[in-house]
Amino acid sequence: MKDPKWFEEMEARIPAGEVRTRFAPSPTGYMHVGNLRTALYTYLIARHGGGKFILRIEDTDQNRFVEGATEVIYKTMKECGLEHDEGPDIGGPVGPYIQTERRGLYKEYAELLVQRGHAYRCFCEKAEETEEGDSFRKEADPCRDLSREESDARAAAGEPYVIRQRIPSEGSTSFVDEIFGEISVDNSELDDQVLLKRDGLPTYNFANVIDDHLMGITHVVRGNEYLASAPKYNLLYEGFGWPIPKYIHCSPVMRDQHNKMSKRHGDPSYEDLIAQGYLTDAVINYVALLGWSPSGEQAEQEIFSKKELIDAFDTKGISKSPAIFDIEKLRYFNAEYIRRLTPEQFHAVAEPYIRQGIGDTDLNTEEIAELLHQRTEVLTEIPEKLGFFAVLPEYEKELFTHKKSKSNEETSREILTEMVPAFESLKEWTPEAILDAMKALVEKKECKNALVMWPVRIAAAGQMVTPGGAVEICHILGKEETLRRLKIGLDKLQN
RNA sequence: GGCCCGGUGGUCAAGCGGUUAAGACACCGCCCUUUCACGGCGGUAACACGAGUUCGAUUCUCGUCCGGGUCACCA
Repeated sequence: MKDPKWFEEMEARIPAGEVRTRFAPSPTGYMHVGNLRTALYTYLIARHGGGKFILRIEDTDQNRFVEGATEVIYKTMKECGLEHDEGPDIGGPVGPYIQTERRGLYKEYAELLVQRGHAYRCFCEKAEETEEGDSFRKEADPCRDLSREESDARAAAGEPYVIRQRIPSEGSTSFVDEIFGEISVDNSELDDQVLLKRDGLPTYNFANVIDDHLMGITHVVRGNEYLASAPKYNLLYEGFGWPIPKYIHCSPVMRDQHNKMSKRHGDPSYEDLIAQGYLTDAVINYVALLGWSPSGEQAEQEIFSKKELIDAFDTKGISKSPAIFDIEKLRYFNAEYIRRLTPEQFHAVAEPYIRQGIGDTDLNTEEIAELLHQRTEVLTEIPEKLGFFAVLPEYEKELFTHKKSKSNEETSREILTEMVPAFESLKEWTPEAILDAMKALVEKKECKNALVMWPVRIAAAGQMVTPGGAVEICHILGKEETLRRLKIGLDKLQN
């Protein structure tokens, strides 16, 4: 075991006087929506307090190692604008930031705790499931009361052991959570959890306490599945004589009333959502409001930039109850964010989808983007809206009948009969010219716009619903193609 | 099952003892209109239940019910 000086040096590295939070994911290869929210809240607390946001990788479970998973984390964090100030990839004053690289350290602290009597070595066989399914009983563990001498001797002889926390058998322990308040649990409910596993690696619970302290974490943000076991953490902090951080336990993000969001159930992860055509900023904004609500001036506000989120974020606004993930509402946020894009920005994000929709035609994607801009909620729905540009769909002449615009097959035939030569005589194929040509016919016929527009649009598009009206569609299609299609429509009507 | 936590419209969510119980999404209707969408206007819809405390409970207390979490050498 290290000498006291070593421990002092570890302490000396801890930055003081600033807010420090950490996001500590296990490298599983993808980012859950719940994880993303936790990361966001953690980040927001740090930035709101002008402090540091730290990334730590919790990979103490070798069985779950996933190749390349940490890269996914770096990429996602960066994409989401959750830049960390310290982490495995950029270093920092209290590294290393990957738990397996800190393995030697946990053992030292575990032994320190043994020395102080707050923990003990347990030489028992790994607890197999007993017939009752009984769990470990601290009263029943013979190792709990082993003498120091015997314990040291057996350890020195190379007998394998785990280190367990010694929980007082009497009394109760409490801790304060920032959103749930004080929570108290009888010590009899807490068992002597394993701190250091047989393989020398720490358990999650132990590594967390050690790392959070050694990294100077002031606000511990995590899922509330740890709420009931949190008192054990306090006992650990007290055992070491360390200051206790603020705890913020967040309720889970659910897929429905009964189940958490999970990959297993096929619920989308962050990267799935992006692949499904959602914008990162929209996802962030939605997730921020899923389980948190602003107060004061911004109580009614829904659209938040990252800067606004940082300013407004307050742990007091975090909800205690679980929140069900509602894709419909995300869709709304996404549509809202899309609408707020400049035409250039929208064209940039939409172009790949537009190209997918129009195939290898050389139609003007900017013009199509303009049509789509106010009508797109999710990027992936773009291609299907554009098929008619590439090829005229098969359609029935019944489409020409439309009650509201008072169109029917006969009026449509008349209109198209006049529109074809009118269009043919146009020298310039501009939206204005196209519109004027149709307006001229409206005046001549002394009818509503719709009576002319309807058949033209139907013939040009070959389908009932289209993004954009007759003018835009005809213009995008070009004169030649428009005329070809109008003639096809006319043919249908004349048979 | 023990322990911990939660329970306002379908969903998110204000509310902190006295309110006509906000707002948003979704849904419905109307208007605008060149279909759809956008935009505008309006509407349906909630305090889980039962006892207290109080002049007065969605707000406080207790119980019931319902839901979630946790009881691993997983995180």
